[in-house]
Amino acid sequence: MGTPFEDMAEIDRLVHEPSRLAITSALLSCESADFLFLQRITGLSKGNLSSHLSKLERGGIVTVTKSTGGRPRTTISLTPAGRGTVAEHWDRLTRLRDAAREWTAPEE
Amino acid sequence: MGTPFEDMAEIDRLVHEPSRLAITSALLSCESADFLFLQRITGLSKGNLSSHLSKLERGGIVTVTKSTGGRPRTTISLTPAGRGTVAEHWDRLTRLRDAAREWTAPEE
DNA sequence: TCCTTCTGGTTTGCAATACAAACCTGGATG
DNA sequence: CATCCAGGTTTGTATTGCAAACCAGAAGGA
Repeated sequence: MGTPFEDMAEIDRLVHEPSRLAITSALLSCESADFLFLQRITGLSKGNLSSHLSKLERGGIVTVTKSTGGRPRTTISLTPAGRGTVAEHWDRLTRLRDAAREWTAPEE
Repeated sequence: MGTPFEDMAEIDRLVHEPSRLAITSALLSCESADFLFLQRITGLSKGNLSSHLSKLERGGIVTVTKSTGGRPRTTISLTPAGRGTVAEHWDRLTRLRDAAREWTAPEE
């Protein structure tokens, strides 16, 4: 029905945005990670990482838990739904790429 | 030497942005296309399409030529460099996905 | 001829980002 | 006990992405 290009244009920016794609893909490989570890492997600044995490949390993709007591420490992990969303996003990109390659203009 | 996640975070937004990914991928399948045809297959609004095209033109990804004389008509195509950039972008996404899958945390 | 409508786009206005830099806050350390 | 620093959060600002208003020229009718 729609072209693959229409589907591309509707890609969800929450996960697609480069910094967040990095964060969520890292978490997919890691089960869970703390703030500084995530910062190191993504190369993001603290502020930037913090705001992206808030956005992902509001979107239900990750959970952020702060350990109280002792040295403060923040642990981040994907929610089950988030894990699905991220995996599906990558699959979708692959499918769209293939669909675009095979697509040819409809004759009028 | 960096992690795949650092590389993801540095993805070029000019081509990566969903609407522009749709436009440029469509052009990759089409050689060249006129404005209205692009609008139909991407589902974008006129204004939106127009501004994305300007941005792609400034970035050297596409050329936009307006036929003067007769019915006004705008034809868009990828520059040679743009064609390379778009194809490379998709390859890069695929490579990053694979690299992320195989990545494991370095032990300290 | 003049008006009006349609095709084919561009410009404008505004809300939402993305990033960086300034700012907090509670433990560790001399 | 003062000061340092790890570990984040908030603030400020320039850039976006989008939609709606706008514009220009060709086609068609009275």
